[in-house]
Amino acid sequence: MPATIRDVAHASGVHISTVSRTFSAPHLVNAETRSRVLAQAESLGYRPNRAARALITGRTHNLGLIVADIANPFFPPMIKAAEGQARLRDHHIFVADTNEDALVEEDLVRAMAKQVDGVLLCSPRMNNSLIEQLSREVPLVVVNRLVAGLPCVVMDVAQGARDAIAHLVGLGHRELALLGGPRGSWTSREIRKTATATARTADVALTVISPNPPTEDGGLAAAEQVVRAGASAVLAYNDLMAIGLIEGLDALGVAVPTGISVVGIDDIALSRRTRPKLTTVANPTSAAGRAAVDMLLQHGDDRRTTAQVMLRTELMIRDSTGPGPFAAQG
Amino acid sequence: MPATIRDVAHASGVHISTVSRTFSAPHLVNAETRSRVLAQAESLGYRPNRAARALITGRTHNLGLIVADIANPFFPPMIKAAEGQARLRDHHIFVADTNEDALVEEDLVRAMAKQVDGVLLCSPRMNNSLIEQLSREVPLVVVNRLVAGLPCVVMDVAQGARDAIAHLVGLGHRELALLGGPRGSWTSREIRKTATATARTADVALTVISPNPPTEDGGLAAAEQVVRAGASAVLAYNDLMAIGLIEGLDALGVAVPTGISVVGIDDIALSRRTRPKLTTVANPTSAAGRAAVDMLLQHGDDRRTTAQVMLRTELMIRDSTGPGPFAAQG
DNA sequence: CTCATTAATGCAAACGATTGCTGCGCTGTC
DNA sequence: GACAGCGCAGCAATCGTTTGCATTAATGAG
Repeated sequence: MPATIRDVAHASGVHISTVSRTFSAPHLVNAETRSRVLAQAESLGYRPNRAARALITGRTHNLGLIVADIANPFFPPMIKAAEGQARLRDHHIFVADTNEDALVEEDLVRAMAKQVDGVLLCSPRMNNSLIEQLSREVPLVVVNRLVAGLPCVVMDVAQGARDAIAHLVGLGHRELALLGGPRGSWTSREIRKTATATARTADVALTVISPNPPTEDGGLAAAEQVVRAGASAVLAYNDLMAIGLIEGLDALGVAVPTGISVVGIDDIALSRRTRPKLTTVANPTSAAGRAAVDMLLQHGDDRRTTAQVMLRTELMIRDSTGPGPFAAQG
Repeated sequence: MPATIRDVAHASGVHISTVSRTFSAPHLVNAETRSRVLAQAESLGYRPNRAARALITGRTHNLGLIVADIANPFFPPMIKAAEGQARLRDHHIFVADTNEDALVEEDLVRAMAKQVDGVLLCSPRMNNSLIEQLSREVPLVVVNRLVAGLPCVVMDVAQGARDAIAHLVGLGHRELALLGGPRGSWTSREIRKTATATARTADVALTVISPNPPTEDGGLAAAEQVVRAGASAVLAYNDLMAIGLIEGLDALGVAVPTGISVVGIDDIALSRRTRPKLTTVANPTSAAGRAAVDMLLQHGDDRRTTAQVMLRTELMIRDSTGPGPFAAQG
């Protein structure tokens, strides 16, 4: 039913190859012919069939985007940015959600492999060797994890963790807790490493509570452990957990920030709307989405760009952090 | 590089058509041959090329999903549910975001038309005649709008609006305001119609403030008009606007719910985390996503199913609504 | 006037699969 | 013993494009 290249060719009295060239190599066809073909194509509503084109060119003009959980507000801005950037470059995006499951993740990459020119792997839960193996089956750009030899886009989580801890220590906290994220998360490991080192340097105690589901419920469930650990300030793997934690602490009769200070990570929209407003480390998710698409597309132009991009984070100080037990008297 | 059907055929010493049938019509091939082919396919890592298959069968096993704004927390749960349901039925989903723009929307449908078996049009901003026209180019299921003759999935917004207004009137409010949504939104029009009728029946005043961007900023910006209208209770087009409105009222020195009561619509996750917690009309977005996928897929089996599904909503009474000026004395 | 050069187009072989038809060998029936 | 019927596999056309090569006509140089 829809018009094919043959219909257009017939309607404009030329061979299909001329029609094809009208679109893919206009300089090879006579201006007059070209405009005739264009007119017919327009009036027939012709649109090249991408599947057919992909078959021969090997490029589908589709990208895959895999996230751990699309309902986690961290991701939508990134997806949106990626999708916009892709559209700018005449590509479409398949979005898939792994439910935080490494096996589903692997399946999805494989399932997508043949119908996309590359995959954006966001916050993968697989291990590195599997990622490397998959990267041999389909071009990959990894977001939120550093994998040697692969193009990656990451946030400078180490700096973020340092800033957050410095902020807390500066406020007079000397018993800190870290709420880790899910198993398999590179970001969670990095935060932990940096936090541990920073705490040691600053000579403050750090209790690590990990792993946890990266959700409000995960934070809520950890409230009791936080209290038991005797910490006066907590750094959470993400804002969702921080918000859940605040709620959990509230239920235990501990107020934030007067009783315990809480710092989140991500700066999701929600973190500005809660009471208290959340102190958090802002991550440039939109920029990450755009950068990842760009890398994938230029990677496709067979330059072996394995560049690793690290984006700056920023500590947003709001109302969930306050003076600790060792605060300097004002 | 990746194995094709030909490689498998060669490796197992049969014709490619036998390999093809091994997958698409197993009963037509001898059990022994089949297992040999399967073994070779497995060891070569063969996966049928969907583009090639689509070319001849006309079915891509891909679906399009178009939303107004993926960063609006209303959508991700729906996308997630749709994606899961699609995967269950061996389909993948292209997600696209229109930025609330009807023109972009039209473009996207057309761009997707050839590479998908159908499109889920969620909360469209186009007008009905354009939607009908597009539905002739590609199977469509419309979500959050009723279009005659087309398969649709909608929430029972009328009931939701009635419940919300009944709740407010019951609390003793007699001066209501309605914060409408964006231009082109069917839901917004329905809410307005129902709210107007319900208010008239209940003999209470209703000031309509519309259209507004369906975002926190949209709600925030409308705060002043709400106050000027002298309303003691407000029904907002969605939770985001309700939350923005509460913030705006707060800035004007009006407390919620003591000064003004606010009801949202959607019951996004966020609405349980704000202070005050938001009274809102819950929409079954996940169910809508699944239902829409099912309709699209069975619609594809050429039964002219133009069924219209209406899903029940539920008023969640929380803390943003309280007694109005005409409340019965307790 | 001839011949090389160039611009514009046509021709046909791919790309990787599906599918109606044909062909083959075997079984079982009359 | 001939033949219908069946199970299984091969053959080849086809889907809608792209693209290297061949062909044609027109142009310019010598």
